[in-house]
Amino acid sequence: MTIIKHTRPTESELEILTVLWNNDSATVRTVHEELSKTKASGYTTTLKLMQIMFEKGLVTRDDRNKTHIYMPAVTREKTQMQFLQKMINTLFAGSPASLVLQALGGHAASEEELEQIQELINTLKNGQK
Amino acid sequence: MTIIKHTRPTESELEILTVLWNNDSATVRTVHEELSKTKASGYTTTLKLMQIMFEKGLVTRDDRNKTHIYMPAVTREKTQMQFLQKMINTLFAGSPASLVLQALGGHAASEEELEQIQELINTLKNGQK
DNA sequence: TGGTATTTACGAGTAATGTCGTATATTAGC
DNA sequence: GCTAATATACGACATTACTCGTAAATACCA
Repeated sequence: MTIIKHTRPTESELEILTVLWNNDSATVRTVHEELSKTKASGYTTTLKLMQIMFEKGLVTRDDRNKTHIYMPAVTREKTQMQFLQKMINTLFAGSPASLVLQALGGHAASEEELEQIQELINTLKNGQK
Repeated sequence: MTIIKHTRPTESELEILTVLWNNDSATVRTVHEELSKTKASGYTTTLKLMQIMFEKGLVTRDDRNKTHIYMPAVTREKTQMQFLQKMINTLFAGSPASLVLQALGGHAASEEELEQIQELINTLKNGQK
């Protein structure tokens, strides 16, 4: 029996997942070429990582053909929430609003984005009444 | 010469930093007791971690007395920004607004907090003009 | 002052992450 | 059918994060 301690993807695993999310599915070759644009590492390294991710259940794969096709087993949104949650708990004293304020204050957002956020806030406020 | 590769605190280091931030400064004993409330590990483990953090430059210490007094060498805000930046880049395709929307949508915020955020947005919008 | 408790220093072991080399299998083209 | 290219499997190793035990130094107190 294999015990899985924590399911949160590592940094490298996130990079791989991002490629899979953007392409719906991909071969090791495709993922590797994509990563090579910004990072230098061998093909077998990417392969090994994706095999480990398969064992962890982070990805699934179609191995009916010699060249396996990998698919994400976790959604982008779920993973985002997972990391946000962790971050809020460890670094923002459990306050999501504190995180939002910090993010808004530190990073310039376009007017369009600000409108979008404002809209969501209005929706949330109405929903609470 | 010791080369420091990445200064981002680990999970355990964040827990320790949080205690230091909340108390301005603290002894190993104090930090350990605080962590023990939510986590089981030996005193020397906490000690060792704090010694490593000292070597990394994450904390400073007053060792004029036998019992050393530790102080954070990085601010909470700076660390928050560091992690937010990393997260936006790896998981939110470089879009801070996307992170904010996700955080707001997933976590219920109080009306008061929403007002606060709204106020900040208004300030930002005016500043842009 | 002598013994007990507390503290630091340090070495060592474990597990996870990321790295790759090599062996083996499969496919495709000549 | 044979050779070259491509893919997977697998083992090994370095590094980092934790983990703790033990020894040595220091402080406290009866």
